[in-house]
Amino acid sequence: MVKREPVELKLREQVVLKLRELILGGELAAGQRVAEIPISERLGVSRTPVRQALTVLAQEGLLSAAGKRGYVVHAFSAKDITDAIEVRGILEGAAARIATETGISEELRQALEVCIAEGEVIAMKDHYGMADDVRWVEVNGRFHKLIVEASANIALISALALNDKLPFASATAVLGGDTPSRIIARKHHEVVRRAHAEHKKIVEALCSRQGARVESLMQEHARLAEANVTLFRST
Amino acid sequence: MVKREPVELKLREQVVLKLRELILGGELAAGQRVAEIPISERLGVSRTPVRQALTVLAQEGLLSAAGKRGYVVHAFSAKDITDAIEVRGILEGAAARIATETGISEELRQALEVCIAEGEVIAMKDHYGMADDVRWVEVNGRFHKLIVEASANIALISALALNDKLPFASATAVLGGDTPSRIIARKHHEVVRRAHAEHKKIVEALCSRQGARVESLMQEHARLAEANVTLFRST
DNA sequence: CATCCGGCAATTGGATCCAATACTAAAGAA
DNA sequence: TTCTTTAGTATTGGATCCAATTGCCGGATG
Repeated sequence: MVKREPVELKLREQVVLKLRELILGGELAAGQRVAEIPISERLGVSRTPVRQALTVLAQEGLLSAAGKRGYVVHAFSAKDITDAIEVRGILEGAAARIATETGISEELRQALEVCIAEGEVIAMKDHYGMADDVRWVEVNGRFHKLIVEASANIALISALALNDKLPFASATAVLGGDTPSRIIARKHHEVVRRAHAEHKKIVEALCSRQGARVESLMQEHARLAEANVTLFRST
Repeated sequence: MVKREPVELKLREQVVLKLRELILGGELAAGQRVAEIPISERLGVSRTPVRQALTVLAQEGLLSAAGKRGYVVHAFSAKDITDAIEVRGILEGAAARIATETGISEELRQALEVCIAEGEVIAMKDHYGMADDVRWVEVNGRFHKLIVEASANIALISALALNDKLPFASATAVLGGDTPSRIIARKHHEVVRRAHAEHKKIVEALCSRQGARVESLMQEHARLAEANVTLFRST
């Protein structure tokens, strides 16, 4: 083990992060047994932080208890994924509605406009590449985060945080960006354009205090993630 | 430490349960520092399961990180509580709507009718006592659980499970039942009667596949919990 | 040949140990 | 008197250790 210089993150949190990565990246396949010792050896830490990480991931639902002994990587069905997406729509829709009801601050409005402007640039590109993809994920994530936090409802925010830990349900869920062929990129750009168009409508509804409208727009917007999933699955 | 005979629950889970009890029961006051050693001594276990329990409770939101060092009992504001109740309404409303859309099975309908019948008995009592309270809490919990699980949406179910860990947000949240004076009991009976009346409408809407109606009924129904909270607070 | 029993190995869970870090309090200087 | 520095202490977090349970494999027996 390396000498411990002032570490920012607790070791167990690093392990949680790393394991999430491994699971979502498919390196730990669904259904596969997850034992403490192999993981601890693989990551070069002792079993203690691994054990703690496993309980955290189990709470998040990424792992499930395998009988009395240890965990397995949770196998998510297609229904699980669409369910999670639906829930995200419900929660983000509610967040947007609540935000309109309490009122949109001027700072928030401006921050949203910035997202729109930056999204516009990406959406209108002639050539859509990797870098644009990364940029879009960032802008999109910021946009959603702004709205969710504008609800100022902690229970809502944490419910969404939990939901986002499930695979593919997150607004920022990326396609496995390993080998994005030209065709995939084009399709993806198309999804981005649609998402951006919806973002514009959402901001418009938000700022004109159309609570019911923004709620249903947001719910519908979540369903775009399903397009992402099928796009990914079909490769 | 007691000799370990075949224990059902892992020690860390027992600690989680016990700590939740202590926190919700107010024995660990909001804002109070929670250190590992005092807890482990109090419960007669080593620090290891306590540490794990603390991370679990922190994830649930009952504890919050105190700077770099340890945790404190999270202080919930009145707004936090109404927020959590609102979120519960949103989620349970969605669950009920989804359940109507997918269709109510005959078994489910019957199980709901049983809840209604048992609730009717309690609601119509001339004299409402402790035992009725306990009974109502059980019936009410069963009713809500049936509906939520009828949605068959895991993401929704787990979002609600998280929400229910927050104080007072749960459908089964009881008033601190220590010394329920006669007046409190009467007021409480009134709340129960209203809740029961709403249950009946909810079942009616569910069974006649009125999705939108059942959703808004359920949302409104959640707000009854606020009455409970104010009732409790005013004592 | 199938089944049941016993022992062995793998693995988990808790306790203890140790190092490192953050808080505290006391003492000294401005 | 107050601010700063420093030494001591409390407490956390990770590693290691140990006990106990489980699952498995092989052999014995009906």
